[in-house]
Amino acid sequence: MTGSVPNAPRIPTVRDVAALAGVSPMTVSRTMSGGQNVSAEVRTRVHAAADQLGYRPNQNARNTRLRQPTGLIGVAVTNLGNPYYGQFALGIEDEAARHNRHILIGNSREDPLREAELLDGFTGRQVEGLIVVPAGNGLGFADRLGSLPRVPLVLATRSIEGLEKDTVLVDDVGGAHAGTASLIGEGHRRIAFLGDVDGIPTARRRFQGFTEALAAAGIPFDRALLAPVRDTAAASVAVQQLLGQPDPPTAFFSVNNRTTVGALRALSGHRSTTGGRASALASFDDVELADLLGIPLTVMSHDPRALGAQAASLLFDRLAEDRLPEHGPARPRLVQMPVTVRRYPSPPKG
Amino acid sequence: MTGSVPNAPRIPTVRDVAALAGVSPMTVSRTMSGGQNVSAEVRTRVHAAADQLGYRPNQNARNTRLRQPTGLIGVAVTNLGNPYYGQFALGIEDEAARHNRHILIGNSREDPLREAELLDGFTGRQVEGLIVVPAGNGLGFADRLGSLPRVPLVLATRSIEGLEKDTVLVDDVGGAHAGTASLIGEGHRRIAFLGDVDGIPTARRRFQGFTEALAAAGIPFDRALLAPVRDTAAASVAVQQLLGQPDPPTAFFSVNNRTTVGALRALSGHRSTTGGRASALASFDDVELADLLGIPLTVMSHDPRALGAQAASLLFDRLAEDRLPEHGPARPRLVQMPVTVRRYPSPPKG
DNA sequence: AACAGCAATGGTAACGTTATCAGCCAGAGT
DNA sequence: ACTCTGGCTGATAACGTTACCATTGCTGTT
Repeated sequence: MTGSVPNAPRIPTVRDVAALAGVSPMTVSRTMSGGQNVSAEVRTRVHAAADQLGYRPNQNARNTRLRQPTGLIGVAVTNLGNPYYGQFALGIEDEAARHNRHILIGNSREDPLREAELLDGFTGRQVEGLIVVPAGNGLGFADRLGSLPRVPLVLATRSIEGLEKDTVLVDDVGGAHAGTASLIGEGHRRIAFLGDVDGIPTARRRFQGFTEALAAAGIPFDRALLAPVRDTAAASVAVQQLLGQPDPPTAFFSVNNRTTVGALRALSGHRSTTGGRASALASFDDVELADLLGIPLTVMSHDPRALGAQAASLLFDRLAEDRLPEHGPARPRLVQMPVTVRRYPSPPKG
Repeated sequence: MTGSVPNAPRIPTVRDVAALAGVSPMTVSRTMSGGQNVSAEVRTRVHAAADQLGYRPNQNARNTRLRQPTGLIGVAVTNLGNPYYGQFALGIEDEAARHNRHILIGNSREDPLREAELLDGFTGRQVEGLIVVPAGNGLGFADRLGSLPRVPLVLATRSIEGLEKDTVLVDDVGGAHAGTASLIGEGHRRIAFLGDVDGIPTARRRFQGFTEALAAAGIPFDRALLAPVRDTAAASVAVQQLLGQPDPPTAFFSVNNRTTVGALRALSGHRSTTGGRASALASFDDVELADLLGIPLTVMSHDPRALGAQAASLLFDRLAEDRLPEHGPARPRLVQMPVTVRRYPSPPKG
């Protein structure tokens, strides 16, 4: 890791361009950054030399000299392969592009160690700010954060208890409540919950909304209907098992798009083998094509791209404020993104 | 954009740590990078001071001084919101993490101007290499490339005619040929093609495989069955129109996951309203849940994550080679990722 | 006792960039 | 002829870092 590259072709610098154009490095610098106070003749000569050598100003050296921010934003997500976080990253990228910033992205794989590595790397590269989806349950995050530098940090999707930072969440509790209420309104009483409630905080919040809706309707929750699954395959197996029980649930609440896909596979298979009345499914997160399967489906839908854009927006607000701290730092902000409940097939009008 | 930040809290440097620990900056530097030849007593004092100030070595300054590479890889994709490119990015990230690199990611939105901006920004930030999915049809890319620096470049998913660079492609022609042959084997003769053949090169290559398979079976292609669609909504409309024709196609070839989703919506709706025999669909790219819809489906499947990993792998090979150019630069490599054809429901055994 | 060898530490300079200041020269105003 | 202005150019130093060399003081050998 240490030591310079022996045979790498040298990248041209201001000095190389200056020598070729027959001027001083200073004149090259001036020409490259606007060309104020440079004669037209010299300007063209410098540009020609720069083009010939393929010269690009070294932004890193530039930032060092100017004590300027780097224009970099660090983003750490838990699973880049999940389409959800693709949309999320897209929202951030849009907003970052608008503010003329680039994004450094990293995948923590829900691993706090990898997350710490990432944040270390980001800060070492002098990012101006961080947007983080905390890995796992976020335990210990605040401790690790203690050693982070003072760049602005926005938490997305998951909050950290006791950590006062700008945060963007989905209205998990309200959305889950509304979705569950919709199932109850259709007459369901035995509703299973698919999701690992002890894992990530998001699942816990959705479970909270779920139980609140049950309680509001006076329905006790049978703990036997709680399936602590975390991925597609496990969700599929759990649904099959639950349907095989003596007193099976008539509906399922699925905690995210991964478990929903698993549940849909199981329900689809079950319907075709038994021919019985299809069990209903309520899904937190949209899943493409799910509405075509003929399974009674309630979707608690939200927009990950908007969430990403919102997170970036909070971050840039904070950066702007740091530049003009007239009133001292503002208190951390918490934004909840709205959740919409939809029903497939659409309920009859009236 | 120019000018330093007035009120930003100063970020601690080696000098600050040195002053606090009562040693020279040099000793701090040594301590932070391994601690060779530093007494245990001083080492602990320096670490304490660094922790107290929240000091992080400035990687940018470090790289400048060491003439070391930055550990950054630039990645430009055309649509970060497409789950396909999420998986692709994941593959790159995996491989980059293995090589201890970070990735700068940008979304070109199929816009060559934005793409050029991105690549400029990346190279200005001294990335060690670039992985690019060329925007649009790639026309003019080589010209823009002329002004790029000499860092290694890997093209992914789409190649640029006349540009000799490391490239990773999907076996579009072979895959499309095999998928089409599968439809023909099931007895289909009138097969529509959903995809904009004049747009991105990938679509053109898949169309080539499609027509080759038809030709091999002695089936002429009716140009009326070519629907130049680029997104989900347009694909859906096109399928409806084609099915409404006097002599409708019995099968559809869909050029990518976006058009497949549109086609599935249309076919699903058509089947439920007419009750007739369902038209078959061959889809280039996997689509989650598509196999559950009860529509005869042939999938030409490939692994975007593996593709990303392969692209990154080529890049790191090239970087390693640049370090030890014993035999001069190797010729550009072209890797074709394999395509697997699957049938849903599975064909009977035997 | 003299000296080599080595560990620990610091001074200096350089990476590529640009802010700052100083110098030069042409043309305008007196 | 003289300053004065303002456009153009370059020398110097500094951003935060570390390679390189010099210096100090210690141990172990002869």
